Amino acid sequence: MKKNRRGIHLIAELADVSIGTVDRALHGRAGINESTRQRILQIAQQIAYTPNLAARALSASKTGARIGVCMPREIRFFYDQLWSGVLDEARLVAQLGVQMVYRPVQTLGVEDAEAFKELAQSGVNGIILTAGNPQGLKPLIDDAEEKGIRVVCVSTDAPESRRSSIVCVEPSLNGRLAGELMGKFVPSGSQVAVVAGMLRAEDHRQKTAGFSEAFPRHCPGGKIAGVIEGHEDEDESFQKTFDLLGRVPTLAGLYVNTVNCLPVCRALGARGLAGKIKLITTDLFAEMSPYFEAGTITASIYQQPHRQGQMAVRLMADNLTGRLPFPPIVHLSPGLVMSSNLHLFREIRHADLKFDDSVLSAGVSSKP
Amino acid sequence: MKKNRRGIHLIAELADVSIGTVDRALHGRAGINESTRQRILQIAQQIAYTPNLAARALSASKTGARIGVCMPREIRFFYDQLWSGVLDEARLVAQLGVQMVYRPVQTLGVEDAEAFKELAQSGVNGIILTAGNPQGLKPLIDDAEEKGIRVVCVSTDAPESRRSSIVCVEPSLNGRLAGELMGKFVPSGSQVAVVAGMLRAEDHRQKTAGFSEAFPRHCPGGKIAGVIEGHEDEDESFQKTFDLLGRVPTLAGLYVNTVNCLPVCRALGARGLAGKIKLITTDLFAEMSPYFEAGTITASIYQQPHRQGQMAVRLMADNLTGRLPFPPIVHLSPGLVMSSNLHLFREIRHADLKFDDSVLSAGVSSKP
DNA sequence: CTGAAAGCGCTAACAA
DNA sequence: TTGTTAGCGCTTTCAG
Repeated sequence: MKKNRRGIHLIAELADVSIGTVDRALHGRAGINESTRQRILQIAQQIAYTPNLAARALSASKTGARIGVCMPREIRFFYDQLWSGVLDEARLVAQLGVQMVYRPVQTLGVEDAEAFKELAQSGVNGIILTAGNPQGLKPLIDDAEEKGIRVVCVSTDAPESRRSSIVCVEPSLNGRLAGELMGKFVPSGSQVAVVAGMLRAEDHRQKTAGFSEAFPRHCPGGKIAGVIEGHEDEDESFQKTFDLLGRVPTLAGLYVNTVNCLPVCRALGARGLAGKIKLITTDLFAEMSPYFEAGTITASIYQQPHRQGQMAVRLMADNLTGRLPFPPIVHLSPGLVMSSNLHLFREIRHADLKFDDSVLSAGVSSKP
Repeated sequence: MKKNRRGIHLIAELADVSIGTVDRALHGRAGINESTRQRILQIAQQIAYTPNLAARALSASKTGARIGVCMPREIRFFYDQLWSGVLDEARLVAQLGVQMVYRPVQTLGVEDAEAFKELAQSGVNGIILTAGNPQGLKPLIDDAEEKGIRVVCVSTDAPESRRSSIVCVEPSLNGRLAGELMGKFVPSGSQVAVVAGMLRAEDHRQKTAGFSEAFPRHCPGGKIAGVIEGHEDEDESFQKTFDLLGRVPTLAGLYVNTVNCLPVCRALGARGLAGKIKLITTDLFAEMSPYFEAGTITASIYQQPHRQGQMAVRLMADNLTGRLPFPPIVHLSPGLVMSSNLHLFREIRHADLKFDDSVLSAGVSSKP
């Protein structure tokens, strides 16, 4: 009474060996006689063997990877989207038996060391991290990697550390692209200026540097008339911009490399220069929409937060469950937002998306 | 020593029943006390239970969902990337027990009706399709949907049909974005022209229309000096562009809305106008790279083929396995390629990526 | 009404 | 070098 075998069992029966041997043959594993391997491969070929992927996934899912996530909740504009990308992808990989552990911190760089340490000790296999203060985090990251906990940075890097990978839009590229665009938007010999948050922040420094390098290359005779620091303060940003506009009446363009662009828009309005001076901003949120429509903002460099979140989870899950190696770096290309395509961005489409706390409580309560 | 249970076993443990009972509760099967069912559902809710689809597929041994794919292999530039997006995502969903069936056609719109019909009869649950000739495909699509086979169009739509969803970059948006950009690149009152493939093609018509509508809005006094049809022929494109450049010496910009931009670049070179006239192209492939670096191409509108492929598979898999409803339309925002970010695009990074036939026959994992 | 147990096809650890 | 076996999480059948 022969059973109706399938897959490797069928091959095993035909080759008169055990399924273990068949497995070794098919996967080129060590410890098998070359001649029997050939015989088995032959047979596999003949019956056009295809592995049952569901079975493979099921069997391999023994590992039951757990991924910890440590990212800020503020500023909502950007991090809401980053979280939502993470959660979206988590929904998918959850079906592969991957579990997520969320440890949000309130603000970028604040108390993230504690959160990270907690995660590292909670028995996760990998951690996705927005590295607010790289120096402080570096030893912890190195420590985790030492113990076999893979760390993937997202959006903000800890370049000196031994993290397995980084997913981000290179800040300097953000600046260079803005510079190239600006160089094409304004006439030769134009003067332009940069509005940064705080130049102490590595991110803003690099964006500014990238812009300063690229703009003159693309605008013959073009010059950077000044760099303002708004320190993420509404009034300070407005006032400094307003003053600059008075001081440099020939200004042709403005590049804002922090998310905090509304005061700049208002200053342009107050001077009656909205639409006259080319304004390139960074990131995107609903309140910017009217300024696009009015022509105040010419373009914005979009950093794809949702996608960054997705990719970080995907990378981690692929590595943990499928043993795919980490790419050392994933540099996304920034997107371009202009009035034509504005409506397609999720930030504009569901402006009132709320950060849903319920998703963040993952643990199973042990109450019966 | 409690075991590390998962899934229905976990629920069974928490509810102090057997997995059989849990199964009955979860599936609304008969033969279970209503109160225990409620208790079980309650617990399932609390631990946010999601069934392991691989296990389900394996157990039921009914192959999970099967997704058919019917897309062209030519022109490589674009469709290589589309395929690669599909294959990438297929790798993931394979682990959920989803199987793929590939039926590539050689050229867009040629013999796709046959391929589609074949797929529809092969017992797939969904078909991903690049609808080359919408009219011919419409009845087949409607028929498939009638039978419960969901159809998702990708890149090229069959808008009149009953397909469940479409993933694409709207052609008219492509044109509008190009028009807006061009309007900012050239001075007021400039004359610009459009190089299309063939205006009979809906795609090219819409791109041209979008451009023609947007450009004057963003360039006061700007005018479209002409629209050329290159019919995807190298010589014709070159000659017509060359002639145009002679005829309209004041031309300030050129928008190429077909992938076939190299002849245009050459014509600009031949007239000594490379870099003088702003050139906005469509799509991206390795041979364009030097023209970016030389400044001949100012920018290209990128249609994200890889992402389109990914999203189509993702949508289909989400629907088939998780019963998530299809969004009727997924309009991606086109990307912008300029010299600054050129290097980040996969088309440039692995220029010599080959369409690997082996992937089309699911295989045995290779030797180390 | 509920529990126990046998697989689905594959991987991996352990024996022989 | 090869065979055996214990699961992976779910469905299903057969006893209680």
